[in-house]
Amino acid sequence: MIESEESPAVAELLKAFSHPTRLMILQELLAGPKCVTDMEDLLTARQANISQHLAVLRYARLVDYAQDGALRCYYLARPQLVRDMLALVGRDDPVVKRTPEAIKAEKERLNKAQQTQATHKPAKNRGRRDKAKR
Amino acid sequence: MIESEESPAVAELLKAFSHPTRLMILQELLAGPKCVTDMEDLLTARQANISQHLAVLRYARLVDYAQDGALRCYYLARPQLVRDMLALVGRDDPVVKRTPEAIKAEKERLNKAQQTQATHKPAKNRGRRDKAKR
DNA sequence: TGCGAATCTACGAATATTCTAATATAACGA
DNA sequence: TCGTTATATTAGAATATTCGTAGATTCGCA
Repeated sequence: MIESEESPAVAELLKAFSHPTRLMILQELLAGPKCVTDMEDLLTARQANISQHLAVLRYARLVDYAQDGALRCYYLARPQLVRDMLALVGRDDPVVKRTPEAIKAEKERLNKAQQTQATHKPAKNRGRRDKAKR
Repeated sequence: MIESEESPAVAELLKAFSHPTRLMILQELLAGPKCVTDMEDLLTARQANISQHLAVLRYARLVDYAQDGALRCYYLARPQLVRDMLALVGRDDPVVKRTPEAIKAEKERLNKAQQTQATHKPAKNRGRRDKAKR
């Protein structure tokens, strides 16, 4: 359950993932630590650009680096998160299609459950739609 | 394993998730189908804006709708994907910190494993760094 | 100390995203 | 048909992202 106050932070994290080059970087790092030059060979992009993307990933706390002389060896700061994310988006989920009838039925069902439980606002109809029914 | 040709498509999908309002919409839809007006009540955003975000989600095949008279009941087209994504980003993963020594050790290990397996390019060092050592 | 390699940052142009206001469209009921 | 409700689309301004070029930084070494 994501609270509305934290939803911007979550969106930020997802944004860090949302770029082809950054995705490739994360995938490379899944295989083991790499320095920027390694990535340059692997990733049709200029060094400066890779550095910029790494800065984004660092800010999102997805990667970090260990300095080794002149080299910076980047590694995944949250490897399990990255692994699961790549698996999730690589997955091929079935797309469901629902009929208006099925939807209506589900709404009824939800309404009923909500009323018996009396959680939160029963909210039969409010706002604009109240006026509509006058 | 995400191939580089599909990484733009994957990035697109992630971008669809990467907005606070869209995240909230998806979360609401997890509880059941809703029409735009329902969301308007729930989501401090104007109707036009919600419609725009729904268009993005529709294009990403994350949602679809069933028409019910003048209403459009939106629902999740890939509920499991959305459920798993929200769980994943809501999760609190430990952030690992690694020393230069540990990194160096891992690189050695990976190199060794790679050589015995003789997968792909052994790639001791190439490109710019070859010249460097001359 | 000075050089070259590895990497980062600053800046600006091109492009994309987001939001609002206004308008368009579609369905329903009187 | 007309008015009203629900929703979508358009247009434009504000903002953010992306990428290249150029110039800084930092490190190890001769």
